[in-house]
Amino acid sequence: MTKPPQKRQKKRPWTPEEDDKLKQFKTEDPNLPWGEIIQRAKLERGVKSCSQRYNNHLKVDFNKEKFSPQEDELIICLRCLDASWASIVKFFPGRSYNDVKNRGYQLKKKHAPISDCVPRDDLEAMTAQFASLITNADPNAISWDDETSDHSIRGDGLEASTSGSDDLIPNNDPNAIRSIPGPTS
DNA sequence: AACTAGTCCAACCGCCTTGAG
DNA sequence: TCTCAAGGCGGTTGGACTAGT
Repeated sequence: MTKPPQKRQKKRPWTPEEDDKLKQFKTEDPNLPWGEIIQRAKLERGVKSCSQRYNNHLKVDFNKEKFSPQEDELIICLRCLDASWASIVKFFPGRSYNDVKNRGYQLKKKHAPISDCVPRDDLEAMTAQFASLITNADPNAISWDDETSDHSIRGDGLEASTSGSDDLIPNNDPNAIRSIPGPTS
């Protein structure tokens, strides 16, 4: 039994009043479940809609400036290394998950994948270099786990491994940075 | 001025994981 | 162990805006 495709709801932009209520109730009691917040604030929204709105727009004062070339390059490199969006976002503390993800999809359209033509070691070096060029991004704060393909940010700074771990070790060789190939038409 | 194509961003959906009971 | 609800994540879509013709 296959579910019939559900018709997509028409987009309904959030009003400043809804934002205010959401922010107010969430700030008053951060542990309150979204369902409870929706009831108390009398919001005609779903749980997901509310949580996404809060996390992508209201949580903090997000940086809405354009992405710099360095930021773009970092996103490209991380995506080529199969880093999850959740991990990539941690390199951009002032930006929302949605912003980084949207930027990533834009760049995907513009750039050909470089993972096929650039060795993984080089990609990791490039990633560390780009990360170090971006304010607040700590090149030492990324680790690579080949077994899980998960690339996560470490909160404890660099502990360069000497025992065969595949952790990224920052490469100070300026030649490690190469230009990213443009789109192949 | 009017139309079209492209871009950007917010909102939505489905799948998956997690944790409580 | 199982079930279910909540929330996280990745991907997609709709609509506003802008540049080009």
